[in-house]
Amino acid sequence: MSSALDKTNAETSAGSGWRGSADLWLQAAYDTVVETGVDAVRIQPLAKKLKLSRTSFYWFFKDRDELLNALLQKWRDKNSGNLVAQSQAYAETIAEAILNVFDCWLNQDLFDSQFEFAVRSWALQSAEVAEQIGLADEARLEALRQMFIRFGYEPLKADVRARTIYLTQIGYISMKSDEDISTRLQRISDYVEIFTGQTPEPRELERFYARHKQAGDD
Amino acid sequence: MSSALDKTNAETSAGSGWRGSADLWLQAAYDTVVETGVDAVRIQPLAKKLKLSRTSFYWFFKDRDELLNALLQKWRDKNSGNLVAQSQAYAETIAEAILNVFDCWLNQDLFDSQFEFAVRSWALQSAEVAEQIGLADEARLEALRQMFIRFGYEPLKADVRARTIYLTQIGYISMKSDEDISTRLQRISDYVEIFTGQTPEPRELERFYARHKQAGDD
DNA sequence: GACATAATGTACATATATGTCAATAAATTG
DNA sequence: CAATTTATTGACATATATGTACATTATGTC
Repeated sequence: MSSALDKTNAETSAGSGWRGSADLWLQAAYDTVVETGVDAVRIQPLAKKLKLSRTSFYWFFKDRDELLNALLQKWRDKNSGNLVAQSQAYAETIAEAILNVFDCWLNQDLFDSQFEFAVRSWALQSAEVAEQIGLADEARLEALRQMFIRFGYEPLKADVRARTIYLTQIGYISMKSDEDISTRLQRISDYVEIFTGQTPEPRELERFYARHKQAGDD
Repeated sequence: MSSALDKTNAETSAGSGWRGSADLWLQAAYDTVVETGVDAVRIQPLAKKLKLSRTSFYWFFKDRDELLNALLQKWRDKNSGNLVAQSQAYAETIAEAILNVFDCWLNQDLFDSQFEFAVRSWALQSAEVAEQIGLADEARLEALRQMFIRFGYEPLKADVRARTIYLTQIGYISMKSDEDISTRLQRISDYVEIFTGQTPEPRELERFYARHKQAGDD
């Protein structure tokens, strides 16, 4: 689907001497979609930003559509994989398991919220994107459901709790509130309690705080 | 701000003899924004849909921006008012209070989810819209917080629970899942339990079901 | 340093959008 | 029915985007 990217796969990020590259255009597209939405992802403005002739774009991509496909691929690679992995990570209690999932919400390397929001908005004007999101939601919800089942919740209860935890985060993304990490950490314990129905152990929280209080998880 | 709409306020929806009206253009804009997003709200396509000359538009609105402002106004009028009202409605228990709020999620007359999603996506490319949404979120969250406080939850707990209930719905909107009412009704009891921390009384649920099981609240 | 290849740039053809102006037509009112 | 207001239209000027063809330049290699 996106064979254009393979073309320069090897010397992609290295200083290859040339100014442009498929990856450079894709990166510019990513910056733009995250900041302003898909509609702002247009060759001409992108070229201006990169200080390249706009027609130069067509050496790397067949057309705008191919760029957009590459962008969607990038989203799939990043966001869906990590969330499912975190919900399957080892944990002794359901509280600990949920805190593993929370890692995604606090660590941009695990889950790119802004990108997620941009792609969800994009779905409004693209049936294909809407379908991809549907698949992602299904897979993520199922992973969370299994997590609750693993800790003894009965299927229907597990389903509702999985939804609550997932929907809360999707909602949070949509609010784009700019709280700092410490404000969010304050609420963590209460969220765990609501999501599991039981109070988390102090040592479980300590382990979580330790992971996030240090710098560098930005 | 939107004085163009007042112009034909009186004979707006009635058959005034003329083909077009500010309201007709606004309605077409609404349909489009809900279906495809703001970027699709363009005079030319709208005119085509209405089978009117596109320049006719400028008799009712100064420019595209004025139409967009009217659209935003329409959103404010509809969505924010009802949610706050429902969270303040009379209730004997917290469970009943929450079920009052749930009315919004099941009744399109009280809360237009599709419109809400479209406007939130719109915020990506408009600082003004983003600000309006920020204000709306704040007001809605505060109303929900007060609801929990009214039933004896301490401020910090009330805050987290208010967030959970609101974020869950905003997340739900973003998933645009097409479940039918009965599927959603099944989960209601469990949601109430998660959101309040206690099991709802059967009679509380009965009252709620009675409100929604009949046709006509679509 | 000649050569192929990778990348850039200019010119062209086209599409779609915006908004103004002046000419017209349709409804309402006196 | 004439006058007036309200609405519709086509022509014009402009802006911004897309993609193709062809000429040009840069880069690394033999």
